[in-house]
Amino acid sequence: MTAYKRHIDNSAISDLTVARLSVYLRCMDRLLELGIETISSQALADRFNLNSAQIRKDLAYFGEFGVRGVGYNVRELRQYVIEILGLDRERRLVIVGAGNLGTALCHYSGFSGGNFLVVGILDSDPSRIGDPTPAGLLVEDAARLGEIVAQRRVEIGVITTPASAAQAVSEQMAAAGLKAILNFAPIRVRGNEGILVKTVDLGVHLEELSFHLTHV
Amino acid sequence: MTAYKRHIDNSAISDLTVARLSVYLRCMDRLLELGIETISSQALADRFNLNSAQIRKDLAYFGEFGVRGVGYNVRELRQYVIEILGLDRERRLVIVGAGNLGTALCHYSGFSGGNFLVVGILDSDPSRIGDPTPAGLLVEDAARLGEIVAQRRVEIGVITTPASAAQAVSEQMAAAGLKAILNFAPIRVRGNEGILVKTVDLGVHLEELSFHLTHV
DNA sequence: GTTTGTGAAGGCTTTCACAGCC
DNA sequence: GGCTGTGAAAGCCTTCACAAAC
Repeated sequence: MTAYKRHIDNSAISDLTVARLSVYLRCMDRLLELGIETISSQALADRFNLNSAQIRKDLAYFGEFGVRGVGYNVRELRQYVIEILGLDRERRLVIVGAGNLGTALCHYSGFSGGNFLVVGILDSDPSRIGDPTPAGLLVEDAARLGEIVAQRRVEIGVITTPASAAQAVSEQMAAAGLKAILNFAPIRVRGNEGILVKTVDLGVHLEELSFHLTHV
Repeated sequence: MTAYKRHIDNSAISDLTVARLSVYLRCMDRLLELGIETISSQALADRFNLNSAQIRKDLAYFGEFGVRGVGYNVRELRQYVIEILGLDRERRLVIVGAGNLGTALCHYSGFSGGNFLVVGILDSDPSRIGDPTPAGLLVEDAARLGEIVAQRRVEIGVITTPASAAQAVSEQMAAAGLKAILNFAPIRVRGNEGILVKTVDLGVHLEELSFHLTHV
């Protein structure tokens, strides 16, 4: 077990590797629940349908976390992955779009779990403002985005508006000083320099299933 | 404009290509809204931040839909993509897990839009059974899954339970005769021969953003 | 003995660039 | 003139296989 490389050439790490680190983190959680404290890359791969060389390679970008002849300490590795992903600090989110999806995400466990904290849910529809959400937040006016981002030190914006509003909301988010956007609207948001945008289109996944059902 | 290849070697088409077809479909919808009836792959690429050669190559797996020197007819291409993805027939879904996410997906537009139809939402918690959802469905007993799938001719199951229940639910779905599963539980569901499973872990996407925020 | 970390190989995906067609 | 469809090239990602470490 040696050093954890804190200074990573960000651009050298692929998104696929980063996504798998999240998966490995889920695996570590599960192993600890099962009382397993040490595991080899091969055993991890067998158990979760992964490839052992890929696990080792993904981790090796960030340091040498294993012991040859032994494997990885689950508890230690979990902590390293948390640090690598930046999950050891609080990340504040604001959701714009208080429809069903936005409201649901307010206390979706994958969001409120970890150190992600939803500190506001906004909508531009006056009839929705003031509505309570299951998580206990009240819906606020989307016009107050800039103010809310600054006062509550928000980093990440989540877009759950209809597609037609998403581009404008993303520009307001960039102007408000948010650093990253998770966009659930089925549209590719464009041209915001300096703000990181990730689009997740739930419909695409269903349509992929439809394709495979159609073509035997 | 020539033939649409109806008999596709399914295994030769990558998931990445299929996912992009969904994206192209969104683009066609948008272009028609804007009144654009013909577009070249280059113009499409410029407008939606795609690569023109990739668009042409993706489409060429399925037929020759363009006219050299002119481009693609938007309305026709849209219809071809709908047929390729199998979106021209009704696909019935059942959701298991009537928490916030499951309830929200009941009438999420990306789901209820197209020809996807949610025909049931189930939960194993007796206190939830009978609850109304925003879409007008009542929550039913998860024990009735097999019966509901058969009676209502359901093809696709959506898992929105906690991670701890997901494996068991996926096995019940396979036993009930469902052909595909969209799994939102943060766990990789294993070992169901003959049923197609796609896992979408919303937490992974947030953690990816966290990684990039952490490493400059 | 076992397992990691890693160069090399193999496979897959994207992009280039142009012949063929309008 | 313009644009598609596509082989070839480049780039990227995964997997193999083994030296180094325990």
